[in-house]
Amino acid sequence: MTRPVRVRFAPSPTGYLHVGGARTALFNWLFARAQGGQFLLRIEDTDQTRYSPEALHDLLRDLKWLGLQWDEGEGVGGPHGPYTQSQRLPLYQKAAEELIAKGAAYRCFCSAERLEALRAEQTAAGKPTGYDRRCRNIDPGESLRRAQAGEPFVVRLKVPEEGETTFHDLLRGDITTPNAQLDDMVLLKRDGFPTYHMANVVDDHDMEITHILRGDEWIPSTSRHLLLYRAFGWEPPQFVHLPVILSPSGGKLSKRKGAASVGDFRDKGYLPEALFNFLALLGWGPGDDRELMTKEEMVAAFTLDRISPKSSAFDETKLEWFNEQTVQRLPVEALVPRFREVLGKAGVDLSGEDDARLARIVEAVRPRVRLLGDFAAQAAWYFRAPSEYDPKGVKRAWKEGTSANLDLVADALSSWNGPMDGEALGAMLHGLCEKNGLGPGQVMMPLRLALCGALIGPDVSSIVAELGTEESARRVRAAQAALSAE
RNA sequence: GCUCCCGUCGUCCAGAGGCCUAGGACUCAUGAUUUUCAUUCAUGCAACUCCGGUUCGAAUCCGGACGGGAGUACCA
Repeated sequence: MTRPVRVRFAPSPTGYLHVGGARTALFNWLFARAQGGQFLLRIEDTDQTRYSPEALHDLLRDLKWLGLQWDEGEGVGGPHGPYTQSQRLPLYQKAAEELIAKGAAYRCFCSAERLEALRAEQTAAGKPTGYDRRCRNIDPGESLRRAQAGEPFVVRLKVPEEGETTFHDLLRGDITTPNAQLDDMVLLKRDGFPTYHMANVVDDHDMEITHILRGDEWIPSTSRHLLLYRAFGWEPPQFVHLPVILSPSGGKLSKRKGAASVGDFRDKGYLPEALFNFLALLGWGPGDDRELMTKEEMVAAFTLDRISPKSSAFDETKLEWFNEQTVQRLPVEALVPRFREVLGKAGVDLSGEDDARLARIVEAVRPRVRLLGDFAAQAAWYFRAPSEYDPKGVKRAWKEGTSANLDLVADALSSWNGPMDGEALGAMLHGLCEKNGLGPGQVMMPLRLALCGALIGPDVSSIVAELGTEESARRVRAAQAALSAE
């Protein structure tokens, strides 16, 4: 009775992976993992005019980047392949023939022009639009003859003219549509390709999908899908229609308003772990007050009944917070490669640096990092002496007599032969202040400025330890030369 | 136009008839910590769309209004 859960994400490779789509994929993934089931990826490329190979490539890359690895499907294979609809055409043809033979579907020879005129007429009359079923009762023999004679046609489903169709949505309960509301939808297009509806139903059945988690824009179509399942005599899967993700202003989330695709957020310096966490909490919650969760925790807590039916706004400020928190929580080793990447982009060559040192630096500066790009400003100076000094910092830290004070520091650093650690150096620097009757601010602030180029960064002593006393002394001298002249 | 879905702080998530003078988080404000910046901590601002009904009692159930969203393709 309880079949293993099988869910799928079935995108159309026509553009970038929108975060709304990513969230749909993510819920499918979470549900599969939570249930110990399978998550499949199927490519719905039945619209030849909109297909784009780059889109497909980006899609796969972005899904993997987010951590949504699929168990079956494109690039992975599996027992129900192929997983690309354009490679499954004969299946749909066969299914359509079967329906025609059963009398559940029929060929329609109406031209596009006639349908357009019909629609215009209906709209003008203020009536609901829809196919008028003119070809519905063409004699089967005649229909076949016309098809064999080469007359172009589409295949339509014979929707009952009376009664109503109800499907059950796990989130919203029963949703009923009067059949009179449904027109005879196209199953097979003139070019022999299936429509979404046809391909979707045939494939979901064929691939033994148990639960369909998809965007709620499909709600109006689901009654028709149900009719299709019935026409085939197949048991329909469970339906869960996910709410949409809105922009903060309430409309659709678009590139123009900042960012909308997974790739956009990756480029802006977000971690996949953070985006994953944030997206999961958009329309779902574990039931308690937890927000920062690992994937494992989310899998353990995930149930369908905790999904909210209401659409939610995408608040990037909160995403930023998730990112910042994720940066603090991730093991440093996971951050080091990204650190290398960011610094590399900022023109700092780290190829000669070993991971242990970078890990120390990452650890020291990560509390100041919100987006990955922040690593550049927060840490570049570890690897190259400042070439200029932040005017605001100079104004605050560089006073008359500062240079003279720094002479003491430079000398002390040059002659330092104690251990190269922050604590010892800190003690030494503070001792130096005390001995000369200087406040710590008079020494530490300008020293920081000399080392970092601005009043930023972790504890000064630890910076000296990381840089080494020799390099630190050199930077002090350089700062004196650059700033005392003014 | 017609059909459908949704409606708790600005935003996200709790709340499934009394535990709600509605809780947590982001943002913002104030304060503490910090030799810098950031972190961290504390405090504060801020919501049940409206109107009826059911009930001893409603954010929670029902109806309507209003608002937002979606569908209405030989696109998905």
